Amino acid sequence: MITNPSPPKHQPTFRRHSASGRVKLDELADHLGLSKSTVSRALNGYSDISESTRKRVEATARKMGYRPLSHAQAIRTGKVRAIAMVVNSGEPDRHNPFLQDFLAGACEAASAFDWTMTISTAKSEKDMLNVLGRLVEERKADGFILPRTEVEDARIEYLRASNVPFILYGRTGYGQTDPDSDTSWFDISGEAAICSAVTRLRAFGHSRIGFVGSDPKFNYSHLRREGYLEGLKAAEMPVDPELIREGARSRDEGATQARALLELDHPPTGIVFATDLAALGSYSVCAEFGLQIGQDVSILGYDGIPECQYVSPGLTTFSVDSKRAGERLAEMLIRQTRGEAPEGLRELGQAELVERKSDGPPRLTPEELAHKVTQLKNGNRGGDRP
Amino acid sequence: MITNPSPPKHQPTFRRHSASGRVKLDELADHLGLSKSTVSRALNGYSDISESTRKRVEATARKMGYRPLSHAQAIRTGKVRAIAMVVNSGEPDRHNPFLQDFLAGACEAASAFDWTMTISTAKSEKDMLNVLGRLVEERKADGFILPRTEVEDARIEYLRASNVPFILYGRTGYGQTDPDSDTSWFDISGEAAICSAVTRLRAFGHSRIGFVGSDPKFNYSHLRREGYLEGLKAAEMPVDPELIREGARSRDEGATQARALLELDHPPTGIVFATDLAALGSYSVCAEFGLQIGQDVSILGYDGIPECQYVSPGLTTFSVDSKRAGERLAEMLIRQTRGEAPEGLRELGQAELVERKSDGPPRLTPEELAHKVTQLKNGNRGGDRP
DNA sequence: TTTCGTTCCGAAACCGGTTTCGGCAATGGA
DNA sequence: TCCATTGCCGAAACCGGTTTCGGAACGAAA
Repeated sequence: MITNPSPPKHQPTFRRHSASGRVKLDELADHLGLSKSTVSRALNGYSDISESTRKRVEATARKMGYRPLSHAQAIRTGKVRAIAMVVNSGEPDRHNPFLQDFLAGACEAASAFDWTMTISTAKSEKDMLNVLGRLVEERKADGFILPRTEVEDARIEYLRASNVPFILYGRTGYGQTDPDSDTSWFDISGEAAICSAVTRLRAFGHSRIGFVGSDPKFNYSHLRREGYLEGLKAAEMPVDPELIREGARSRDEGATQARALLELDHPPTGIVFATDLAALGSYSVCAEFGLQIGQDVSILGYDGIPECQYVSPGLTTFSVDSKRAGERLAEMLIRQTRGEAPEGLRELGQAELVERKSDGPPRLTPEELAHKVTQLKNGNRGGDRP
Repeated sequence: MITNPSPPKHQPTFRRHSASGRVKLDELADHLGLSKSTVSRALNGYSDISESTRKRVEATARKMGYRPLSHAQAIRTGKVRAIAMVVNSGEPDRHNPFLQDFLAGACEAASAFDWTMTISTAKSEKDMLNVLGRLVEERKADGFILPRTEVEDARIEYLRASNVPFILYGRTGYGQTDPDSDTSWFDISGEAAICSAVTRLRAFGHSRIGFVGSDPKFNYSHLRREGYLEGLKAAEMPVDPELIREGARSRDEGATQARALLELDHPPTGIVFATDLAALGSYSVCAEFGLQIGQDVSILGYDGIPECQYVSPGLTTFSVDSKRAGERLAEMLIRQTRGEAPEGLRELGQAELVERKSDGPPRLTPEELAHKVTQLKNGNRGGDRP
């Protein structure tokens, strides 16, 4: 004591940290010798705070490790600095390996704005609206990401009526530019990918190309079918309704549709699938028919699920960058909640072709293929052990 | 005016819904003719509110669709009614198809308590602590689920020091009962599963059984290795260090370790893998060596990833119910944040054996297997096109 | 009738921030 | 010199709930 010549005077209630361990605004304020309203405005960039004061406040806040409680801010501002997404856990293809990538992208983007992400799941269509409703009513998020947009989407109606910001991962209404609609979205152009798949098969020399679509309730299913039709047109090939199948939501349903196509009198030598999962379903059918994928029949998928590279032969597919989708969606949604017009927040990305061994020049004509299929079917029927 | 004989008297500020559209506590209160403190206490089950009033309040609240804002409550109570989890997005086996199931379970359990779930991702070990720190400091959650516990886990140290409730998906310290530790956890007994895998192979008649572990930094890797040793002991088989491999984090690394085992002078005729992914890696090696899985060599996995049923032959594995894990973890964590002692919140579940075609009685002795491997290797080396 | 203890509710403080409003001092112009 | 701005900050209200505290009303005991 004696050795200290200048004991600090006027050190009023020097409780740097309160009992809770957190530094709160009051403490930061009287540590700075300012009022808490001044500190708050300094931190929030109000123009009526001098530049020097602002710097000092910011520096001290950082030094003391001050972090506002987001829910304390929310009570006055009405914004919780969080975005939410509710995923459907009841889908047949629910084992989506991309969820983690998608969340990684969305969370990283949100973190960059100092926002967080809350997530929930719904068991059914009806449950979806309940879950969404609870999140909205309790104001758990300032905006929503809506994955897997449907042609008729109840979520959109609800959120629009509730006047809550949201962004679509996908488009609605088959993707027609909907000028009076005020929704923002991000999507990957599945139609462009499928179109180029057809072009690619045509370039290989295929003359009959089939298409297996996905669940028609999802908007992307229609877009990809249109991409197929577009591809045929570009290649100046005729449209044969026989070659268009729908509703392959799962691997097994993909197998069913592939079988139907291959058992045609005039089967396609190349098949484009709307999803990888459905495309992988065709592998078992081809094995059953003794058809060599990539030679007897060419298969193309879409999504880029990891399994594609481990099947034999590897599945050529259009890979979607889910992480980037999450990033873009989160960023655009946050910007929307900050006041940007939804009309300006729309982006269309492209899937990336990953060439593997499941497609190539046709070894057989459709007639030869048909012959081989019926022959092998009869052969298998004759004796179980060839 | 005149025609109305009894104008409603005393109808003070009958603004059922304020401008915001939400019903707030004040409005509910003066709709009931009560003070907002009474209404609040009635809704929160205080004992100094008469039963009849409580009923009336609850009924009216439901009728008017009143929902308290969780962040408005949080400011006073300090509880945000949310749990959080941060997943590591930088792992080699990050394409975890179970995340969705896990989240579904956790979200459903949380919803049942009227809680929500916030999620975040971390790119690296260091980032993990940053992300966790931000969530803690902003008080975005009342408790944390820590997936994939490591032998030395920095997250645990941090949260313990911060005095924030958390629960482990997994155990620590190799799983020794750690009596003075006060952590709660839920886990699936990988050791019991692997042990029974050894027993199963022994019953098939295998005399040499190998084990391929996972990343030693994760606690489960050690537990499963101990399960393997336990299984050998139960079957009264000797421990051969040659048959124990470690560090197969991915499919490719699984392949590497499988190759090492099969190229032994005394190779195992059955191999138990700590993860399905690693086990699937062995398929390509067996194909390369011309070995028929399920006959020449038996393979057993663990996890129950969907791909197991689509490879040929189907992989016998121990399936983990991720959804249930999420449910249990969320529920136990919430109970912990409500004051229950962590010591009482521990649960060990069992994995379920799913029998497929990748294991069975050994067709070859280890010597014959070794012979076949070297023969085929030389054969392949002699000419690329057999 | 008085006193005491319950039962039940309202007034007001409180949580940790944000935002409005007004005032002081310095500045500029007349 | 005086008045009107302007720049900068503090006091206080406010957000929507929760919790403390005190007191009115009532019945039972004295």
